[in-house]
Amino acid sequence: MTRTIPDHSLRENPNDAVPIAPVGHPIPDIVIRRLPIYVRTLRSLSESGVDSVSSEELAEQIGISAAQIRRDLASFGRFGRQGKGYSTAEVADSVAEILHLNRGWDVALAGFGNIGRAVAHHRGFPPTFRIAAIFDRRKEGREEPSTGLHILPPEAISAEVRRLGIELGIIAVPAGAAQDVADRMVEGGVRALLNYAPVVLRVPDNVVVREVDPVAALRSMTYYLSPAAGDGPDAPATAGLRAG
Amino acid sequence: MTRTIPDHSLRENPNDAVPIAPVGHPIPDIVIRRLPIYVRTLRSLSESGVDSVSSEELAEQIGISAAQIRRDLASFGRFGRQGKGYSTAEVADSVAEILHLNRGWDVALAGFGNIGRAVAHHRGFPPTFRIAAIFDRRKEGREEPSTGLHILPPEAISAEVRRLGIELGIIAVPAGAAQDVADRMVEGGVRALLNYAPVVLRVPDNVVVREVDPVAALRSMTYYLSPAAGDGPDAPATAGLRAG
DNA sequence: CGGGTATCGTGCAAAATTTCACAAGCGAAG
DNA sequence: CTTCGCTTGTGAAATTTTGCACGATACCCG
Repeated sequence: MTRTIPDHSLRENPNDAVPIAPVGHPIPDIVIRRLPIYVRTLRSLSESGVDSVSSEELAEQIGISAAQIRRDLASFGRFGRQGKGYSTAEVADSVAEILHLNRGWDVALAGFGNIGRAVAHHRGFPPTFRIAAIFDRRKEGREEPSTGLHILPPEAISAEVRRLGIELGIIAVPAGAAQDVADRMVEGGVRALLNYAPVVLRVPDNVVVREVDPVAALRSMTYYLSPAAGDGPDAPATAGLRAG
Repeated sequence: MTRTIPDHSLRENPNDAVPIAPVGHPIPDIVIRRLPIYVRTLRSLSESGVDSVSSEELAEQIGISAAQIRRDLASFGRFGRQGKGYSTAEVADSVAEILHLNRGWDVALAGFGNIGRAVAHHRGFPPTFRIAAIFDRRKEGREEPSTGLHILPPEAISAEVRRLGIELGIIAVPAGAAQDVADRMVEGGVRALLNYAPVVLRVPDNVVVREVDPVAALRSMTYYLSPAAGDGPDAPATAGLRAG
């Protein structure tokens, strides 16, 4: 769940040629999962012409406490300037680099049904993520229109993924096929899986998995809603930023 | 984040007409978010002809510790039988009832682009969840093929959602429009939002939000991968069941 | 150039969550 | 009817995560 971080320090801080980077310190996964939100928000601010923000302002915008933001960022080095706040552009870039987003990533997509197609056409993936291979048993031989990629059968996953050096996989096949597909991807060298199938994947310890499960999310939210249709409002609870 | 639970006790335990249900005890949201996994897994087992499981077996299958499963379930009552384990069918039904899944839920869908369409055609939503209204500025006036629903403009959200008594909303519009759509839904009485847009929604305290953000998930996973393309394997970490 | 203000980074405390470990209960077997 | 083995439910401990509070420091303004 955590790992030792390499020296992803922030670049030149005025007086701090080598910022105190807590190298060798393991960062909890829960912190890592928040980093993309920081990147996204800081970039958005930067593009809006905002050059710097305080942790307080950022907190307001993201819905997390300011202390937590400060602590999260501080675990990678000294990103802020006292009295001033954080430089939106610089910190966005630095955190993106920590996440290894300063390069392109080829992704293997398994499943080209409703979900798989939506994923393939998703505008939010590029430029960092690029679908480089598509697999689907039923659509074998067809071509994906926009990229011209040949759709291959599941049996080809392992070899193709290895040939292309792909480390990221997206699983968008039916639940029954998900584990098999995951196994093939892992066998081919994939070390991170985004799983849309409603099953818990069993993978080796050195493979990361994130679940995308809208149905589970809906099913958990109904807990907070009135038990029966037509009922008046209850005394529900809130839920802040949590689930990814 | 938590709430007081009503008396969702388990039905007739042999000698325990009224199982000790910790009524009035607030259940952490993190527990609630795990419940759908239990329901899904137990149902799957039940359908496979497995009538009972121990917490240990369940843990193995789900990738959570047995103690945690026992504690999660025990927070709602006494679901297990010592020496025997949990009855798959019974506990699945009970937890489903706790989540208010023993009724149908109408859902409002905003956005009918790639994601919205995939959501609308998703086989996993029914029978519990039924898309009952669709909104999209650009597709106003058109009809959704399978259900015949008229697509309405965002301005109609509040009134239509109120008219239909809808409490659940799915936001699948571009980031820039998400907050506006969320506001309209909340104004119409929606109290739970599934958000596909890459922004943190600001909602009143009595509204629950869950984020579905595959891009953020990918961006967080790359942290654990080699920084540069073509590099050899690193010393990565694992990640168990966490993000939803 | 010096005082005042804002904001970070962080030790420490608190809260939340998970794990341990075991008494108690249930069912099966003899 | 008693014994034995398995598995729950749960206090208590451990661990993780968050929040508080404040010293330190950078910037701004006069």
